[in-house]
Amino acid sequence: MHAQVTPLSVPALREACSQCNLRELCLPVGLSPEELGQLDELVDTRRRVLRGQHIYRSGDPFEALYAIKTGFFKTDVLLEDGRDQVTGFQMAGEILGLDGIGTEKHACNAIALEDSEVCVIPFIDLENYSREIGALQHHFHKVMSREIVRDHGVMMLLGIMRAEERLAAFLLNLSQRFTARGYSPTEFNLRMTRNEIGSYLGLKLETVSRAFSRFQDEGLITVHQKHIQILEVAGLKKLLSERRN
Amino acid sequence: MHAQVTPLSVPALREACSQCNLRELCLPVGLSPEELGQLDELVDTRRRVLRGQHIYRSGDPFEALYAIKTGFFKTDVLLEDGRDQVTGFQMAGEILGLDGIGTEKHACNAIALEDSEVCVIPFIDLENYSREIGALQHHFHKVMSREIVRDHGVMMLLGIMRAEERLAAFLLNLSQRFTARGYSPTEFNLRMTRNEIGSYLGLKLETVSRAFSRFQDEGLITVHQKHIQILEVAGLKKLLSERRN
DNA sequence: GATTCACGTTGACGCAGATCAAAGCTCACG
DNA sequence: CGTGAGCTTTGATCTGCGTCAACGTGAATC
Repeated sequence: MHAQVTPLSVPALREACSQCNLRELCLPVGLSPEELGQLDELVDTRRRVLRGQHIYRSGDPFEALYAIKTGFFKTDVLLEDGRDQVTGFQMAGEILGLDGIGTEKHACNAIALEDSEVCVIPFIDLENYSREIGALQHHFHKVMSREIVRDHGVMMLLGIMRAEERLAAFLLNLSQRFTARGYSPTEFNLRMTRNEIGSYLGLKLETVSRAFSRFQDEGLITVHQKHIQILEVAGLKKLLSERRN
Repeated sequence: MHAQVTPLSVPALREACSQCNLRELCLPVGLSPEELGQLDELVDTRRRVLRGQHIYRSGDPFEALYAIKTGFFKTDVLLEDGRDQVTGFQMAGEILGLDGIGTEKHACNAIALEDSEVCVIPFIDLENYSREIGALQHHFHKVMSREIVRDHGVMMLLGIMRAEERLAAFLLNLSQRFTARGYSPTEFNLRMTRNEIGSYLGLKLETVSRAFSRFQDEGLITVHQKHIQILEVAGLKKLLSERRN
């Protein structure tokens, strides 16, 4: 079904989680060393996904979750009439595929925005292991819960914030996630287009572009194409809290 | 902390789930009769919640999930600046509190829109039981996953639909959920105000009111205050699919 | 049955962001 | 190194919904 996706050779996979430098961010959080060893068997393959390729598509049968080892993804949903919306951007250590559990079919498309690598976690195995390893079970529940809370945050974005607030919140969120991964909080490259940002934020690409320009004029950030430098974190945060009404 | 909430006497609780007529909608879905019997111990109390009362508030420590036995709720989130947004409306058989698992604190407020009754499910017990009962574990995962998918649907609403589409989608969603509970698909009373509908849909109450009036003028529905009758389901559905572009 | 209060409806007007249009920038490819 | 394609920026104009304001309505209370 996904012929374009290349599985890695099995030998490379032993000690998948226990040696992974993302284990403090990803599913293994909170496990003891022995439990971590058990988890190595949970990840049965890794897959390389080239930029533009799907890991799964809306409607595909759900079988596994995907932990992002390296790279950057977006998820989106298509309406019958052709309109679509980006529902999230995911980076290393985050889990893709949670949308498929409920109906046994994926409810969105997951697309690599750069060449990436994911760990395939067959869901049935995850459920089995989490019956044995309480810490895994609990952490998995936390991951799902946080996804729900994150979505509520996006609903707030879309429901009550104005364009510039949305973009400021978006940049601050990216900054924080890059920080957690050891990258610069203030300087990074966007992996997505203005159109994709707009789709995520419920705005048109022109509006996103104008907001970037406005932030730059005000000295809050510098923008060179996809390269963003945040000059005044506080200024962006102020945009979110200070509200005329 | 919630002094206003009245726990029911314990004797009333034995056989909580196994006798509940919501067991086909709620957490016990897919359990065998014996497993169902085990579940009866999971629900340790029920609570009456009067209209306007909270089951929990944002920031409260997370300890339990709440299965709605009767009644109707909303969840909302407040921003520091006073703006707030309704993140969902919940009815019998649905689970409240999933937002608290990730951080051990509730991330929103849950408020009864009519006098209601909820089953209290201590989360630690749920995790314990679901380690023993695979079907419970799996169904709980489905419940969480569906919540994520539902939220994505709301994101689509807020991100790309126009006012009348949002309201049509809202009415159709209510209709479908009432149907699943054995009520009329075409005639029901709204438990929430125009303001609350607007907050959920990212619209102002005036816009909601105008859209209701417009639907009525077009013969799609009749509106008498909170009483709604859907005259043309197909007409509402058409609003969603037919899109000028 | 008069009073009140929360909620809802309707109209007039304004504005944030959409839409339409044109031009610039960057990079891949022959 | 010239060409083209995709992405981005910027300007001009339009419009759906927000805002403000006034009035209507039904249910509760006395």
